[in-house]
Amino acid sequence: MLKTHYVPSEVEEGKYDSWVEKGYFTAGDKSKEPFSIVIPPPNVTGKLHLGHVMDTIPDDIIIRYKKMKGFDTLWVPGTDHAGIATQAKVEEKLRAQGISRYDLGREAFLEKAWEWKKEYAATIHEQWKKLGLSVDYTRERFTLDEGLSKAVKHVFVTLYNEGLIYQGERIINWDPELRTALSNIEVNHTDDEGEFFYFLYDVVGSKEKLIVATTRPETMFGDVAVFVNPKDKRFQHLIGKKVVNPANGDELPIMADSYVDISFGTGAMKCTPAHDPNDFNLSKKYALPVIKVMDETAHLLPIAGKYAGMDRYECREALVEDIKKNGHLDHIEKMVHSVGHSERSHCVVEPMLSKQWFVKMKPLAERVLAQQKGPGAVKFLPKRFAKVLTRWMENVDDWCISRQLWWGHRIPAYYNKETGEMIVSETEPDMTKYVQDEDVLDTWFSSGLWPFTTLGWPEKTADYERYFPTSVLVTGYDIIFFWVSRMVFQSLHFTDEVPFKEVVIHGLIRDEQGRKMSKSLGNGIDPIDVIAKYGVDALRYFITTNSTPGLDMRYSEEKLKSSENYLNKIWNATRYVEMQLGENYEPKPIDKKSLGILEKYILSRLEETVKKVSAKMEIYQFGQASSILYDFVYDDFCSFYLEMSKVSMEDPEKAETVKATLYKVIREIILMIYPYTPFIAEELYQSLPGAKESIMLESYPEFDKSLVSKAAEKEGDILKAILKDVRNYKSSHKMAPNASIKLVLTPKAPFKGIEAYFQRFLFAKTEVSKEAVLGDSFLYGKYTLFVQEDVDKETLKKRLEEEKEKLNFEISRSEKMLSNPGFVSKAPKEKIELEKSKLEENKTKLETCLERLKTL
RNA sequence: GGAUGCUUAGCUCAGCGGGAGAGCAUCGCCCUUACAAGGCGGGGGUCGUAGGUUCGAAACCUACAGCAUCCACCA
Repeated sequence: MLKTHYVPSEVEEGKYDSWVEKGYFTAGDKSKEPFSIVIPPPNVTGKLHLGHVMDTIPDDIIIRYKKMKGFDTLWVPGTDHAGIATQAKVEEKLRAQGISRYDLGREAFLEKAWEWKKEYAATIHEQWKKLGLSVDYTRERFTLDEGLSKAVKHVFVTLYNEGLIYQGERIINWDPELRTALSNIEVNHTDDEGEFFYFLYDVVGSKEKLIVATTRPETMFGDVAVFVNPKDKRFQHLIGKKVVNPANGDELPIMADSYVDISFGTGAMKCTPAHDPNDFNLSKKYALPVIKVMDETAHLLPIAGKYAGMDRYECREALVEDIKKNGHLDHIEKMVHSVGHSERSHCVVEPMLSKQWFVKMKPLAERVLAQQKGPGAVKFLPKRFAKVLTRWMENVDDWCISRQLWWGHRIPAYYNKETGEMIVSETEPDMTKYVQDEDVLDTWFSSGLWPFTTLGWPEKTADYERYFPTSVLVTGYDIIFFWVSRMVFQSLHFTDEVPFKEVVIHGLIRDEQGRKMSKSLGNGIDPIDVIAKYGVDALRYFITTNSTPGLDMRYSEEKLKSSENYLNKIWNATRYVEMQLGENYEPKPIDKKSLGILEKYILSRLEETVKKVSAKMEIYQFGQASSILYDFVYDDFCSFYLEMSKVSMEDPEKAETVKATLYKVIREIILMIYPYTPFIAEELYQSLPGAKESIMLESYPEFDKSLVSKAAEKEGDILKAILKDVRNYKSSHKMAPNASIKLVLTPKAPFKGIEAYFQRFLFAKTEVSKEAVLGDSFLYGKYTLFVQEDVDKETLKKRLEEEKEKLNFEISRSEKMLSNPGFVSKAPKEKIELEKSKLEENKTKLETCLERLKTL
C-alpha cells in the first residue's frame, strides 16, 4: 500500500541501478527499428549545471517515449575533453599551489590533466545517475579515446591532402594569458570603457600637423603608414607626404584608401599590420612591411626601445605620458568601444600576426548551404533556427584550428629535424628523425565529429551502419555556431549524410530575476540541491514543461513546488485506485457492454487525451503534451470521475466495471507521465496489479477510437455543470456546502441514478418531476434543475427575464453567424455544426424559460 | 549597421485563425478516510499602439514603441 504522501527520495532510491543492471538502457534489439541520439557531451571541467539538465532531460524523454513506441533506442553518452576550458581549470588549480604548467612540462602536466578528467568524469556519472538518464553505458565515449583520436587524425590528414587544411600566417585572436590562438567565435565582444588618444603627427617639410586618434598607443611601434580617405578634401594635399610617428620618430607615408571612414575619429588612421586584421589587409594591398611589437604574453618586443619588456598597459601609460611631455598629445577622449575578451580566460584578446593551422571553410560551407536548400535538409525545431546556421555558413571565415595548448589532439604534422621538411600523416614517422608539431587542435574539431566517431567511424562498424545518421539532437541555441554547424559540415564532407535528421533547440535557463546564471553573479543553481529539495522527477517535469521551444525560461521555486504537488496528486490518485481494487485484484479488459455513462465519459476523455498527448510527443512539444495530460488528470479524472466513483462503487452491480475503468485510466496516466518522471512512474506502476518487471518494458497507450463517445461526454458534462452550479448557488446564498437542499429535475434525469450523486456531493434530496416547481432554476439543454426554496415571484421573474435576455443575445449571435454567407461557405464543417448545435440548445433553453415565465 | 525573439490576469508564463488559459498570489467556505503539500466556489485581462487582410484576428500582414539576444564594425 502506498504511503499517504509522495516522498521523492524514497521513490528514487535504487531504481536507476536496477534499470542499468537489467540492461534496459542497452540498445541492440534487431527486430525493431533503430532510433538514436548522441548526448551533447559535457565538458570535464566541473559539475553539471541546470543548462545540462535542459540539454539532457528532453533527450531522456524522447528516448523513453520512443522505446515505449517500439523502437530500438540508443542514447550514446560521453564527455568532451574541452581543451582550452579544462586546461585553464587545471592551470588554475596548479597556480593555487604556486606551479605553472611550464614548471611541470608537457608530460607531467598532461598527467595532472588526466587525473582531473578522471575525477570530473566520475562526478558527471554520478549526476547522470541522479537525473535518471537512460544512456547506454556500454557505448560510452570520451573525445580523447583511442578510437576517436584515430578518427581525428584521419580527418585532419584527409582535409590536409584535399587542400582544405593549410598552415598560414594571418592575424588571429591571441589570448596572452593562456598563450594560445583562438577562433573568432571564442572571442566575446563587450562594450568597455576606454580612451581615445588624439596624437599630433608632424608633417615632414611643413609646419602642418596631422591629428591621428588611436585606442591602442602601444601598437604604434608597429605602424607603417597613416591612411586617409582619397575623397576626404581635408587631407588631399597631404597624400604622398610623410608624417613623424610621435612614438618613435619614424617617418610614415600618408596613403589613401577608401577603407578609411571620413566621419570616424579625425579621418586619419594609423596602420599597424601585425596587430589589426584590417591593417593587415591594407599592408598586403600596398606591400607594406609587417612589424610585430608584442610577444606571446603581450609584453613589448625590443622594437619598442625603452618600452621593451613592459606589459601592453604599462607601455600605454608610459608612452602616452612621454608623448604628452613632448607636446604631441592633442587630447584624450573617453569612449565606449567593443573589446574582444577570451571566452575562457576573460582577458583582452590581442589581434596578432601568427602562423597557425586553418580549415578552408568556403567549400565545406557551400555543401551545407546546398544541403539545407534541398529535401534532405536538417530540420530545425523551431524552424527559425535553421537560418542561424545558414547565415553563419554564408559569412564564415576560415577556421583557426591550432591551439598552443597541451591538452587535446596533437596535430599530426611532423618536421624533419635536419631539413625542416614537413609531413602530415596518420602514422608516426621515425621519431628519431622527426619532431611533432607542438600544437593541439581546437576542441570543437573533435566534437564536430561526435555523432559518427562515437559510433565507430571511420571503421564501418555495426553500430555506425545501424544507428547513423542519428535521429535527433537536442541543444541550446547558444552553440549552433560552435557545435551544430561543425557537426553538419564535417558529417556531410566525410559521411555524405547529415549527422541528425532533426535538431530541437531549447533556450537558456535564467535565474528568478531573469538574469543569466553566471559564476561572477553567483546565481548559479546546483541541480543536486534542487533534487534534494523537490526530487528529480519534479525537476525534470519543471524544466521540460514550463517553456516554449527555443525561448529562455526562468528558474522558479514556485513552479518546482507545484510540479511536486502535481506528482503527489497522481500518487494519491493511484493510492485511491489501489484501495478500490483491493487485494488480489486481477486486471481484466474493459467490458464495453457493461459501461455506465460515467465510465463511458472518462474513457472517452482518456482516449482523446492519449491521442492528443501522443501527437504532441511526436513533435517534441513537451510543454503542450504535459498540459493536455495535466488537465485530464485534474479536471476529468481526479476532480470528477474519481469522486463520482466513490458513489458508483457502493453499487455492487457497478463495482467491477468501475474498478476496471479506474485501473485502465490510472495505468495510462502513469504510462504517459513516465517519460517525464520515470522514478515516481516506476513506483506507482509497480504498486498496481499486473505489473511487469519494470515500466521500461511497457508500451505507450494506444488510441482506441471505439471508446470515444461524444454523447456520453455531453451527459457527463451536464452532471459536472450541475454540481458546479448548485455549489456556487449555495456559496452565493451563504449556505454551508453541506447544507441540505431540495432539487427537482424535469422532465427526467439525464441518466439513471443521478440522484445518488446529488445526495453525496450536494447533500441534496432530489426528485424527478414533470412539473416545474417554485424556485431558482438552471437549464441544461432539455433538462431543467430547480432549487426548491421559498422565493418571491417577483425576484424569480427578474432572474428569468435576465436569463431570457442572455439567451436571446446568444441566439441572435448564432443566427447572425449562420446567416452570414461568408461563414457558411468558408468556415470548416465542424465549426458550422458546433454553431448549429449551440443554436438549437439555446433555443430549447429559451422555450423552457418562456414556459416558466408564463406560469409566474 | 544586419538579424531574431518577446510585449496576454498582481507576478511567472502557455495559447499563435473560430467565443481569453495555467501555476503562484488574492477573496469566501470546508480537517468530507486518495491527497490540508488538500478540496469546493469566486474575483481579476479593450491579449504593447496604430493601420490592414478575413465571414471571423490575441493569433496573419505592415508600421511604430519598449525590452531582450545574436552577428558584423568600431583607427
